[in-house]
Amino acid sequence: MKPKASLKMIATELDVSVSTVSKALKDSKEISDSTKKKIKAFAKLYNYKPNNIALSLKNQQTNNIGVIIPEIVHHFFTTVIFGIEKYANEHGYNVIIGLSNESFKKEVINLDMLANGSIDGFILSVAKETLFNADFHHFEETIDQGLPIVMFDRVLDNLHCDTVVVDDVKASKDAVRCLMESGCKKIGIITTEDFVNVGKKRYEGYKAFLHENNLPFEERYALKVNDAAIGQDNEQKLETMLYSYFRKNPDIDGIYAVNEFYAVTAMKVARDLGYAIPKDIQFIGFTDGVLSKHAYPPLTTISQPGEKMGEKVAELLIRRMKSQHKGKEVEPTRVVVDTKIIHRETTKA
Amino acid sequence: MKPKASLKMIATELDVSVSTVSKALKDSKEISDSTKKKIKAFAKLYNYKPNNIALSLKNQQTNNIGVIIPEIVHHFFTTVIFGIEKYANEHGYNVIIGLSNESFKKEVINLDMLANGSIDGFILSVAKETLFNADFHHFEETIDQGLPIVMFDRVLDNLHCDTVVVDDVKASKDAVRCLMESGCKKIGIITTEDFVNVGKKRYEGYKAFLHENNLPFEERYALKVNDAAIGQDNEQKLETMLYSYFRKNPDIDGIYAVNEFYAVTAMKVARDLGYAIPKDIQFIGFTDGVLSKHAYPPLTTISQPGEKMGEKVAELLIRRMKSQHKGKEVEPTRVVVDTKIIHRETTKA
DNA sequence: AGTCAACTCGAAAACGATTTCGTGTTAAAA
DNA sequence: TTTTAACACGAAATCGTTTTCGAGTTGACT
Repeated sequence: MKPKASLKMIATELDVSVSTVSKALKDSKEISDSTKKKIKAFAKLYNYKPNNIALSLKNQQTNNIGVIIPEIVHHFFTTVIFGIEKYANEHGYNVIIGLSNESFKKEVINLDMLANGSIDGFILSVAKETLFNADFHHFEETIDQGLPIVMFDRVLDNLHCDTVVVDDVKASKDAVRCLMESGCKKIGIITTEDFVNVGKKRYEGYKAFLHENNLPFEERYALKVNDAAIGQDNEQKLETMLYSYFRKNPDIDGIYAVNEFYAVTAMKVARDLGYAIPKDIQFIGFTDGVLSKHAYPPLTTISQPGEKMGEKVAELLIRRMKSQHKGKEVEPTRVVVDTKIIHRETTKA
Repeated sequence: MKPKASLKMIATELDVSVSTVSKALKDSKEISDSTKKKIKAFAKLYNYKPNNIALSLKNQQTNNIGVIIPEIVHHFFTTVIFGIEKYANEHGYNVIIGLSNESFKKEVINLDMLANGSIDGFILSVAKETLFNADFHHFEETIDQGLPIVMFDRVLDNLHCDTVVVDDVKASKDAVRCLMESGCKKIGIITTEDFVNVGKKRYEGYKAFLHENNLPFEERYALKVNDAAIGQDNEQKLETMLYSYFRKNPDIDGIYAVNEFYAVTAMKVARDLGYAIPKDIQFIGFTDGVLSKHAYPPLTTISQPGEKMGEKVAELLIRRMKSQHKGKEVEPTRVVVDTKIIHRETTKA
């Protein structure tokens, strides 16, 4: 194990001062060519790399971005991370991942663990429990401490931070329109409970479209899943909910599900109940992931551009950090990215 | 925006010395109760948190773990990250993610970006291109610099580092046995090219089992996919390869695929070609993910315990870092975790 | 009254790097 | 010969924290 090289080590070894070494390595013209050569050669030999921690302390910036997301085993979030990491790396930043597991407490802990100098800014998507509690003081505090936050997907308004979202209402209308144009007369929705704001908005878009187009709506058409209790792990409960849903709504011929997991699970139950897809009942899901692509039949979905969202959110954060460093204060930006429909085989049109 | 609190700031404000503040906050008995109270109250008011960067510099340890993986939009890797993050967080460590995207160059860059003081140790799974190049000097160098590495899944032998793997040969034999016991007579394999060492080992297990059980084997039974060219994105090529594979091997009645992506794609092609699953042809995949669970029909798979592997790999790294900090040198450990078969509907038995 | 311990606290070094501001040497200009 | 500028380098502060060591004050005990 080699001794790790530092400026001091090089300095004593070469019998010059630390400042000389530092300057030589940065090609300062204060230093003569001969000593520069000597120092550089020695540094290369010992594979010297400036210590990042020391630099962070000196410069008061770490070049680290903290990303806190509700789940990691999740197609959409990983595509976003992919975009973030790509943009961040290209701009000299590292990405530290924190997982809230949809828990308020873990979200707070993660924020605290990182908000003590480890990072220069946060990117995050709010945990469901936090949305449910409607307690956002931890966000306000970290912003108040001078750490910028950029939120995506599950964002909060009324917070001094940039956001990157899709237009959930519009995308929902598109989805339901797709179903309508494929011949559906009675369209149901599988969504989350209202405290999940994206679920709520998608539900609103759904209802609005039905109303605008004189399509029938009844409360029983909507299944609001409380997956605080469920989660991907015990899909058993979800299935039983779906069985009773289909029995209550034998007349439904189109289903809009606010995520692909709900969609494929609903399809499974429907097939079990004897429905043919898309002949008897058609499906469209939100968020295009592996599930949709490889479902049977392949699921028509609203595609959210996760990677692009990731890049955008990283760009916003880095921009904000830069300008904050210069003392400028930028007004919060809201970026809305476009969704598009991917037509596959669960819809006729 | 509040001024960020530091020891110095508290000290000048309260007209005591920095050392007094530091000690008071740590409840040192050197400090009188009255000043302790005063200082603590002030610190709380200003929400003082010790600056992690300064601590890292002082203690020569960052409490950060660097994780470098080939892909993030990937079920298995994310489950591993989940396990890592869980264990790391419980033990006071943060996780920095680096993505190699299967590229040698990006792997080296990521290693370099982090190996300059940002982290205390690495967890990684080797990029395919690196395996192909068979150039591992960057790993050797970082280990030589005193940064411990723990590898999982795609690991390297002959490197001074701990590893966490599954017994690919044994798992493969189990898989083929499952097919055999379900009545398959001619069993094919969809695998990677040999430079991907796990692919190679799984292929070896497959051949060994056939041989041990007097089952037929011919070269044409094996499709070795070079997905340096393919990747999840253009599955088009994979499909064409599969079409020609099935046409060359009309007699095959069982297929073992070394990952779930190959498996479901093969199933899709097979269905297209008129095979009924599992009546005409049976399938088993490696690595249980969302794809397998929601494929049609649901895919029988070998399940790798990603989360457990993540926890284990984090445990090994933290143990190694601790003992290295104490100056002890531990011998490399190799942990083999068990796989198990999850019987679903692509096999008869 | 003198000694000594117990209490409180502060000064300073250390981690590794950057940067400002000297300072001494040399060579050119007056 | 003296002034001055260019050149080459070093000392020291700084970032925020911890920790060792020393020092001053107080009280008790001989």
